[in-house]
Amino acid sequence: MLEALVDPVRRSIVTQLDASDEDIKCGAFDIQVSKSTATHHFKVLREAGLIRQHYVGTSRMNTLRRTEVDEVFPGLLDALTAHQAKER
Amino acid sequence: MLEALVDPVRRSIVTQLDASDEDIKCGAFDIQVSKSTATHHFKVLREAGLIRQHYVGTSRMNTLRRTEVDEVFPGLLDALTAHQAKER
DNA sequence: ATCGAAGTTTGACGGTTATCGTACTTATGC
DNA sequence: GCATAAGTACGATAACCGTCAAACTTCGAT
Repeated sequence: MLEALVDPVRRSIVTQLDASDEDIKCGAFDIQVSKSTATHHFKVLREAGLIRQHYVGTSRMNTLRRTEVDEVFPGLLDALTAHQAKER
Repeated sequence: MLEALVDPVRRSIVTQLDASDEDIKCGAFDIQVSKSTATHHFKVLREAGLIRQHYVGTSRMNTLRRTEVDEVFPGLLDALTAHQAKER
């Protein structure tokens, strides 16, 4: 899980999800990588238990598993987003 | 800093330091890598700002920079050690 | 039925990084 | 002084990981 959060692209995905109050589809994230690379990152995040995905038509929606993550790693997401916010 | 904490050996070093109330010299850690590899990890941790080092004779003592780390990344170390403790 | 939009899969490439052994430095103890 | 102990420096090697392009699948719209 920590390993999933090391990559800056994946961190960006997580913080964008955390900042939004709605699910976000894969193609709608603000990331500068190719589609195939994006797919790879979503897979890593999913297998790490950080996000959940479900299809809506051809789009795959992403949900942050906030409470579940907080359960196994209390404080981590807060620490991350707090640090991210401070850097802006 | 997050990147420094990805490696399992370095995480182990950090948690061992956090669990101890005294500084620990490089050779006294419970890690299964060669001396030269250990030196490498200590260097990474030092440059990431996670530890501080000072010599005592021929031994190099390691100190966790607890408060400084908490300052730039509140909650991270707590989350780490809490999670580690839960896994034991 | 056909076309396009959204993702996935696969294979390849490149860079970073963890690892080790060996040789070196420095300090302590005899 | 000399030997030993504790780290460091330096290559070299191997594995991992992020990246992309290309070919493919699937769903929806026209």
